[in-house]
Amino acid sequence: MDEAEPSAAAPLVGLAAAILAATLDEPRVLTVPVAGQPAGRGEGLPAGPLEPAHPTLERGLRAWVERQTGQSLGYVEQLYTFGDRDRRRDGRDEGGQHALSVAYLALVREARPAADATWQSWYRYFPYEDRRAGRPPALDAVVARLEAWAEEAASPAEGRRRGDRIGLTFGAAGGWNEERVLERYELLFEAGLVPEAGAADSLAGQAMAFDHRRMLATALGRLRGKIKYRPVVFELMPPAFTLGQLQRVVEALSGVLLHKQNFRRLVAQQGLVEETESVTAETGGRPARLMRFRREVLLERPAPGLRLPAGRAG
Amino acid sequence: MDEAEPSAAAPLVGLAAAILAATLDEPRVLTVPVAGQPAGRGEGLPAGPLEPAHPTLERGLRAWVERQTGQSLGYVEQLYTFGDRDRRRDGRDEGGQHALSVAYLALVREARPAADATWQSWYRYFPYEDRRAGRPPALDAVVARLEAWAEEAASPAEGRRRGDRIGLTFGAAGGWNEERVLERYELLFEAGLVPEAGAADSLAGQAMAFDHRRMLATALGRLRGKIKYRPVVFELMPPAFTLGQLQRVVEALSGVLLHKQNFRRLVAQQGLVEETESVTAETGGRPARLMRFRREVLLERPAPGLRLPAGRAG
DNA sequence: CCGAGATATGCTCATAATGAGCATTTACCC
DNA sequence: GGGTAAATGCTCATTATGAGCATATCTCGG
Repeated sequence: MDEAEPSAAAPLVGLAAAILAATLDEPRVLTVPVAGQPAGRGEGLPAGPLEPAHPTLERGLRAWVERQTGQSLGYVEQLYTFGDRDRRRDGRDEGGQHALSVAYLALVREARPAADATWQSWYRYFPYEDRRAGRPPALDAVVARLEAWAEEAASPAEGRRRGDRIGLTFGAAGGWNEERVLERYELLFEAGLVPEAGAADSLAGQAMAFDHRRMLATALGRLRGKIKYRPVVFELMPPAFTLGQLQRVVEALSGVLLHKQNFRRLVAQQGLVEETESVTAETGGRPARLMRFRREVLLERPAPGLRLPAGRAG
Repeated sequence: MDEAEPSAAAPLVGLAAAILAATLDEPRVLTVPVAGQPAGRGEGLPAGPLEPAHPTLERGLRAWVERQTGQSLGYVEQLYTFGDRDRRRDGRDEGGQHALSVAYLALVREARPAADATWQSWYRYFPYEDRRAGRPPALDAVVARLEAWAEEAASPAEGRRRGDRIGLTFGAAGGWNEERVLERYELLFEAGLVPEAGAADSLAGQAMAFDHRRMLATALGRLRGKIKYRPVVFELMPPAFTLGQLQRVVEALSGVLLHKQNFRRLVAQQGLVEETESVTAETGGRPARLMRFRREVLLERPAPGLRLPAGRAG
């Protein structure tokens, strides 16, 4: 995987994938066990080194993912390249070779776990990101710890800066912005509140191997932003679905609830979907019409997406 | 620079920067001469290999830029990591080592060229991206060539796909989306209409060394998108400026004209700026009040930016 | 000093987009 | 048949947008 042994002064380049899906109204990420990690950090993302045989970065990534999880990828998008020394905190700055990791976001429909790979809810790693049931109770403890960290800053100015960042990312100021997943994680990291940064407990969610949780945070933030201006949600949906299902997936991804009638009005007037002839025998209630994604929308609108409102509702 | 000689199977990692500024109402990019390139491709972005002495990717980038151009960078953001085989067309796929390039976007206020570095207008490289004076005449020839390329597709289906992409990116369908700079460049590249892809002429703008024009396209697209939801324009502005200057800079970046009164209403109601006491003796016309960026807006709004309208006006 | 030309600013107005609800329909379960 | 659960259809008040009209102030050429 990444963090392999040095062989020369040339950098090592790893590839890693945050593979996301949404099944049963719960957002999922595909994880694999990682050996040789500290306790509580044995979960990771599918990953492996870039090899000379790989024709491109993305092809190399697909190869690693299929080998490790049996999952073949559809939609793939590069996220970010993480440098090692940004990532490590163990002070290994003596000028050795670098180890980079190019992280990708992948969206898949079916969850077909293979080998030791397992699908986990996102919110296992970021419990405070799920606000579908209102403000998560875990949040209070987290924010309290963050505020203590702000208090103990070296200077008052630094303390104020920390306080501002807490307010900005965790919502005291201007409400909750669901896209700031990475900023929230980084704040927790800097405050030493996650095991990846040396914390003893996992107050703020399950830890991961290496810097994989940072990559996952990057992926979630990117996806949450992108559904607003690109019809990427449909990469996660089956070919036919009801508007209710679509809404629940969007809510699962964004972590906030939406006003039902307005949601369907939005989807309809954006021309994102079209009716099929069939309906479903849902769980309870009136049967819903099955819809399908209208590909033509890509040619009609400059930025077709589901611009979610800032607010929330039932 | 990148594309250096192979030394092992380990990948080579390069760093490159698209350093952008806006002076005299014209958007600029800092370029350096690149030796050993084909004719017409002697211009490039500041770049250099990642070295073991570099503490982080970004610090390495800053070091290279200062060494090559004397410019110190303020705002820096990672753009994308380009893999070599995605980049090259010379068929060197025999399984050698990889050469990657991590590209960055940097925004600076003052243009202080040093050594051989020079500031050039963006639109030297992408003439068809500047619509401030209306639809650029160069565009017709470009689109005509693209359409010819679509015609000569192997299959009708592929031809239709190409036609759709042309319409989508160059505006036949759904109007002009100023953010799709990269998609437009890639289309031209695929169609073989740029020197980087083997074209003899530079019908679609000045070429650059390596894949630097692709990086620049990525940078422009990112910036054009980002000004809409983050107050990054102010990284390009002096401490005090008039609303007219701000508007002209935004227009220069986005390449489209905006309705003046609505622009100032937007800026005002978003709370992005505050008045200073002073006014300017402009070129002609009534003196304008000098404004400054209101940093506090970062704490107040979730996504403070200048969401430009789709349309344009005088 | 006057009028033209060039901006900067203030305001108005029609239309579209949003945020919240109310009211009906149509299944399924007792 | 009555109750519960969704899915749908519509309405309404509030904002946000896109376009203009009207004024205010400078500079410049006569």
